[in-house]
Amino acid sequence: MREEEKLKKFLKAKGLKFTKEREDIIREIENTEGHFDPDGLFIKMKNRGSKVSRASVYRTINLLLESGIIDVVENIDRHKHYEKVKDKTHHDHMICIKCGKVIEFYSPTLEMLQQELCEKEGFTPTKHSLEIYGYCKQCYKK
Amino acid sequence: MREEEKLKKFLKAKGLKFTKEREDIIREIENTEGHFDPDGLFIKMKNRGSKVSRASVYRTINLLLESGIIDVVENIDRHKHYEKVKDKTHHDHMICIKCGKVIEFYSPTLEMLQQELCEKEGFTPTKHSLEIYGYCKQCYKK
DNA sequence: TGTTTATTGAGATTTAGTCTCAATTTTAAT
DNA sequence: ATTAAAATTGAGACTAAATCTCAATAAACA
Repeated sequence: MREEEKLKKFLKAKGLKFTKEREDIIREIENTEGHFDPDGLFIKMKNRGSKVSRASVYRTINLLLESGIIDVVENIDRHKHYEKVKDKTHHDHMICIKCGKVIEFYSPTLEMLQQELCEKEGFTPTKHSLEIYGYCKQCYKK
Repeated sequence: MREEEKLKKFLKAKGLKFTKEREDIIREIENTEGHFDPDGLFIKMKNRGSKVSRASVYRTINLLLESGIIDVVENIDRHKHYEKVKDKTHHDHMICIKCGKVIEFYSPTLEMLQQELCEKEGFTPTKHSLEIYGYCKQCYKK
């Protein structure tokens, strides 16, 4: 099901309304790849001519969170980043603890090694989550 | 090793100073059970007569985070809570999604590989968290 | 179509956390 | 012990993500 349909269903179940603004926002998110943050989304929409307000973007994002359509990726420096739940095809994260930058990476070697480690323990993996915290190139210099 | 010693070691390695204020703060944390938040810690210290400033409490907590002496427990309502990191050596987790069993494991190869991946991205890691979800031997049979 | 109720925008507000900077303290070398 | 260099401190100003206010507006549904 498309995100828009999921949202409509959720709103109806809660007696809330599917407004032009919410439609605008959910569509923007549907067309967004990877991570996003509320303010960035707002700026992007504003630049492309949308009249939606910052308050509505924040309010709608909270509804999307509540309905499970999006999820928090990271919460650093009081700055939240989100991603669509269906976007959770596998990748791992390096997260800068200074600026909040998120580097996504994928390593087949790492995947294979984990597989081996699991076999050694008689464990059958279905998914995993690796988050490496530290400093990105720019922040480490300072 | 006591938290205070770990902090001294960390500061020395970074060319930073072990001040009266930092000593005061780390001792307060050593005597704190469970989780704490910066502002609460500051109030508690102030009430017992400490002259340490709110800014120093926040600054020291960031150093303790960076050094791995404490860790973020929860981040709710833009309000961070911390706790002392248990005196365990680093390990990762395999978690059974059927029975909840947690297998702790440690792989030097995995640690090295992560280091390499970080270098490739110009990233300087401070800590990481790997959690593999799946089925343990007993649960997989069924 | 009309009535009810949720939602909106603009900007004010909140507040955890950070920054400024002159004065002070630590550290290490002498 | 003295001293020089560098880090740290406190007080309060400042920042910025997120929330709130409230009159005007729009969705939902009979």
